[in-house]
Amino acid sequence: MSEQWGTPEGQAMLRLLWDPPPPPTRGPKQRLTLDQVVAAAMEVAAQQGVDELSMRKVAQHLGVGAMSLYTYVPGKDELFELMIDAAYADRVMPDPALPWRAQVEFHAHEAWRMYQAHPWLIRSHLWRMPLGPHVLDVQEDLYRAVALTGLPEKRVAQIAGLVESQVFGAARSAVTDTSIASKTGVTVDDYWNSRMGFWGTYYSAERFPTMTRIWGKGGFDEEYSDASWEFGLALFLDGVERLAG
Amino acid sequence: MSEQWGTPEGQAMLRLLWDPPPPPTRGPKQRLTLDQVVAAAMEVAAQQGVDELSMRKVAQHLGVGAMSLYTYVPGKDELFELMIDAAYADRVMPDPALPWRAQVEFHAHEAWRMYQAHPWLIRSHLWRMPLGPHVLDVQEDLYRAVALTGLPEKRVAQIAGLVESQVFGAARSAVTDTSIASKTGVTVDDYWNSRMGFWGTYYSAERFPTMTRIWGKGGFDEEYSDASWEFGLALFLDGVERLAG
DNA sequence: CCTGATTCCGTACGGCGTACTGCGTTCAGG
DNA sequence: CCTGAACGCAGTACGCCGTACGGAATCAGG
Repeated sequence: MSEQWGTPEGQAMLRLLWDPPPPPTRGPKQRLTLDQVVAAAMEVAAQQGVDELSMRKVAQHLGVGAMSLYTYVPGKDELFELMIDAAYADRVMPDPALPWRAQVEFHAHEAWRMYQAHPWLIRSHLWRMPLGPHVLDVQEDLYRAVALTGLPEKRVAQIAGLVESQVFGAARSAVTDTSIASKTGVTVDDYWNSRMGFWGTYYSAERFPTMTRIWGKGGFDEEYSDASWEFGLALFLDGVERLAG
Repeated sequence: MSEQWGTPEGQAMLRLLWDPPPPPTRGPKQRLTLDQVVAAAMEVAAQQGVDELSMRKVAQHLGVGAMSLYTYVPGKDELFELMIDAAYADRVMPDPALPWRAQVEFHAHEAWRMYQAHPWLIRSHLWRMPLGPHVLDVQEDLYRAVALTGLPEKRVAQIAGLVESQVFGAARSAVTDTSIASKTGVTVDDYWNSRMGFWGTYYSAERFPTMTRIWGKGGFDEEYSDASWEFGLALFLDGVERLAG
């Protein structure tokens, strides 16, 4: 039975994600709710950066002792999974009457928006994705949109994964800089300034001719703006369109 | 002068990357070299995972006190930057006589290989890229290859960035699972088994019809194998080819 | 040989996640 | 209503982490 139902910890996590248990009747009333704990964690992550997220700080934010959080959540990893699913809850789904390409692009934009709103999600993708209801709803809808191409199932799964990958990759670049800046107080300009000696001392136009030329033409000015990943996605979807015929 | 030469810390980091200082004449001989320290850190990261990488463990690996490392390296972040540049040192460059597309694909495969060999590099992309010689040599060569298309400089920078993004995105998915497995001892199968209760309890084919269909056809069996990202890159490069005319 | 520079490293501080424990509250069963 | 079980809460503590500091050992130049 344990074999078909999974481990107790896995069970507990799924319950938390799908079916948060009502407060038990016995004992003192809970001062908080699970949602409050998750919301507080998201606030701390938003204000101080994911590296500064700690159980103690979340507890302090709630005016509660650190260990009290453990009555709501088994541990920090589990809390983080709940944060991820909560972030996906805000995702808006595309109008299913639109052509498939418009729907896929809509999903991509929503994902981009989500990463901007919750930069710590970038880190989350180095975890296994939680099997949360909101995460799965979004996945399902993206698969549905891609499946409208009529391509075989394996291709659909591949394409959906690649769309996610591309937005993630672009978001990573864009978000990393700003989140490092807000966290450490060192902006991109500060960083380059701090390493200014590089250009005079070690950089040579002979060793890096192409970069020098691109730099001269301003090619590095806005490498990872919206325009960039939209351009990449467009080329990719052109290819998909041709495949779908 | 400080303005045009950057901060002292930035200076020190650049020196370490480009021009490791010879051991000073005064004082006791150094027991280690900078390269040994970096190599030891890479070994620890390879064996125990990047989350388990700590100064104390690196020092222990070298049979040395923890604080001794700080005579070679200003801190952990700087050591990590050196690890990144060292990983890029292994990158092989494509034959510049090949057509541009073959060269770009070669770079993509090399990047993929590098991520497999050094999974902790995935984490590194949440830093700012270090201005190391090997990192820059690889970047330059990729830009050079893309520039062979004859496209305008801005496009070249965009395309090179997108190629990197795509390989990174694919590698992230592939590497995350295996590195989590080796680190925690929980394989992907274990993970799914631990959450097995999900399928009977919360999953419903009505709520997730597309995923159910794809699953039934085996569409999730090898979502992120080499074949998948090569397929995505191919579609993207088809588009670039058409642009380049 | 002496001196000053430099390496090495023990100790310590403040942070982390969380196991354990004891206390006080609350409600169900009598 | 009374009481004991169940439970929320939080203080303390343990073993990690990065690293600041200072003392001891070691060496080259004078």
